[in-house]
Amino acid sequence: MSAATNRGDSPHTARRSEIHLGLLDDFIGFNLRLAQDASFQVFAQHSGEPHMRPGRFASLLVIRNNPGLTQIELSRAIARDKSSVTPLVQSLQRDGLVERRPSDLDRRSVTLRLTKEGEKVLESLLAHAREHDRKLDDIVGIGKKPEFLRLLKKIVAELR
Amino acid sequence: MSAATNRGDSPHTARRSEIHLGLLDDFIGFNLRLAQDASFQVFAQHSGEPHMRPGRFASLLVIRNNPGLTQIELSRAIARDKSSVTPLVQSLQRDGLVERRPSDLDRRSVTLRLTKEGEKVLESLLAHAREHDRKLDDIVGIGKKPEFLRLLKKIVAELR
DNA sequence: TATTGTTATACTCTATAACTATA
DNA sequence: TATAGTTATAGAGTATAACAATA
Repeated sequence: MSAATNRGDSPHTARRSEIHLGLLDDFIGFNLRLAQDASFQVFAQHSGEPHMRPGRFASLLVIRNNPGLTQIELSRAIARDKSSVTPLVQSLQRDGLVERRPSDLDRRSVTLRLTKEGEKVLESLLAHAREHDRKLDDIVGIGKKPEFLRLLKKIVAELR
Repeated sequence: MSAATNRGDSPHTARRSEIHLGLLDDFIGFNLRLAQDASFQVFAQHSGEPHMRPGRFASLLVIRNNPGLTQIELSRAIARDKSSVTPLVQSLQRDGLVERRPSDLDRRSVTLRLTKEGEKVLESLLAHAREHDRKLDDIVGIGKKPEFLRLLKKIVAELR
């Protein structure tokens, strides 16, 4: 592929209908990014949650699956610094989705649990996620899904 | 898979070695996100560019492939508001990677081109991208790549 | 000495709105 | 009236460093 694609235009112009991405088009990494962007955009649009952010959803889920975990543990699970977790957890608490209790074993620590409301909101988010993922299943095709998932997981596991 | 996985722990504790993600584990959307995160992290770490950001790389590439395009066109190509493009382009210009010329046809417009230095930096980024993508090729397997790419593109095309 | 969580602070990325200069 | 680009401003999201309480 040539480096430049629009040299034929008049010198300082920019009239064109299409923008070209060039060789990135066949890169796995780049297409991974495009697919993930599209997937999240569509998911967030239909999630119903006005505050919906990837970090919030992931946190609710990790807390539900690991009730009583500490902020430090949460910060490791979602790969964020503890100082980033503080405002995130406070915001979830303000919205009544997460309860914070001092740990019995280590008085430095706070333990985290979902409230009833938090369970409900997470369940509704998961319902949207399931619905959204059904769309993805349809696009990928049920026969191809296991292999597709296997490759995605392999990328995460082996890319170091 | 059960909703909560660590109920057996003592009441307010959080001693656990592993954090569980639950049902998201088999969601295409979620695994897409993990794979893309891992891919970008590794790519950025080895890119050599201290200022490396996804937006910068994409902009350099779009400008090289469409020399003379305007900022508005660039903003559409990378899906950002024109007010976000202004500081981005200025930063690329400050680093000597992009040249800005007034348009001959429309005196409101600025046209963009890579400088020699910009071409060099982009070429080096592309070399890293190619090398990085070879790792991904190896992980996915050369036989599986076409189908894998096809599915990623299909997701972008059909997810609306 | 080391760790948990908070705070102060700062930097990046993004957008909206108001502005200018053109069209 | 509409569009290209800049500026002012603001809101997320993130991190580093310093700190208090506790281990």
